[in-house]
Amino acid sequence: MRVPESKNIALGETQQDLIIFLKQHHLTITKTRIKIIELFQESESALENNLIEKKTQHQFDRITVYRTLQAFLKTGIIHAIPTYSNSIRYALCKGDCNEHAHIDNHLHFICEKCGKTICLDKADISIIQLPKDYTIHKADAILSGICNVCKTAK
Amino acid sequence: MRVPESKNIALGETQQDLIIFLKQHHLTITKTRIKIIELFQESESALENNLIEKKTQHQFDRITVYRTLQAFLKTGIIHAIPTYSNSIRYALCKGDCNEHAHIDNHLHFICEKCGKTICLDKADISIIQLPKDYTIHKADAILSGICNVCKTAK
DNA sequence: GTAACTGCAAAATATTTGCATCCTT
DNA sequence: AAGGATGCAAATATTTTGCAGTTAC
Repeated sequence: MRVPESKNIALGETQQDLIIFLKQHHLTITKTRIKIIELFQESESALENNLIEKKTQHQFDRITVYRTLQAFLKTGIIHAIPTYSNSIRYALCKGDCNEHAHIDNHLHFICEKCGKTICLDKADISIIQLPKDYTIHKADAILSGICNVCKTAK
Repeated sequence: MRVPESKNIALGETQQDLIIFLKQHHLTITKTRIKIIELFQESESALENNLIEKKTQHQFDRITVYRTLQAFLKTGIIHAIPTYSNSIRYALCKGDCNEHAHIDNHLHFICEKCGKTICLDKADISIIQLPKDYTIHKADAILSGICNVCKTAK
C-alpha cells in the first residue's frame, strides 16, 4: 500500500485510515495494534495496561499489551500521563507527535470518584511562569477533583 | 509535653520542634518517624520509598517505611506527587495541611537527567482556566526538562 | 497496661526480559 | 525468507495485608 506523505499525521475514522496511520509511524500492522488503537479512540479517558487487558477481555497476552504500548509510546502515537498511583497511564497524542518530536503540553484531570483520567485539550498551561535556570521540555498539569459525569450522578 | 495550639503547624529546625510537630499531627514519636521527617527536610527533592530505604541504609524495614509514609500522608505532613514512572513520590507539605484540609497547588519539576523531583513553591498554577463542569480539589503541574544543577554540570 | 508501631512472612499488583513460535512484509 | 510480533515462563519491582513481638504514652 502506498503511504501518503504528511507532516500532520492524523488518525482517521475508518480501519483503513488506521492502517495508514500505523504505517506512517513505521509500525507493522497487527490485530493487537489495531484493536488497542481503536480502544484509545473509543475511550475519552486515559488507559493503563490493566484496563486494556480487561477491555479486550484478555484477548491478548498481558506482555503483548505492554510491548504494544511501548511501541506506541516510542513512535509518538500515545503519551504517558503522570499519576498518583503506581501504574502508568497513556492517552492518544492529538497533535503532530512522532518519534522525533513530542508536543504534549496540556491538562489532565483525574476524577477522585471514578478514577478516570481525561485529557482536557482546550486548556493551555504554557502561561505558567517558570524558574529561569530550568529548561522545560514538557509540561503536564494534573487536576484532581470530581468529573462532570460523577457530579451529575451524585 | 505541652503541645502548643496553632493553626499554622510549621516544622522547626531542632529535633524538639520536630517532636512537637509530630504531636500536633497526632502521631506517636518513634525513631523511624523522626529519621524520615529529617530526611525530607534535608532533601530538596521528592522521595520515594526505595530512596528512603537507601538513604537510611536499610535501618528500617521496607514495610515500616511504607507505613510511615502512609501515616504522614494521612495526617497531611507530606503529599504525593504524580510521576511518569511506577513508584509514588512524596514531599513535605509547606503550607497549612492537616488531616482535614490539604492545600497543595504547586509546580513539580522532574529532571530528565538526574531524575530528581523538585517542588517549586513560588509558582502558582491557580491561574489555569478550568472547565466549568469539573470540580477541582487539587492541582499539580509536572514540568520535565533539565534542572539547574544538571544544566551547569553539562 | 493499652494502644500503636515494627518486622517478618506472604501475597497482590505492575513491569521487564529471554526464548521459541508465529505472523507481516 | 527475514525481521518483527506474540505468548509463555520466569524474574524483578512496588505495594499491601496478617500476625506476633516491641515500644510509646
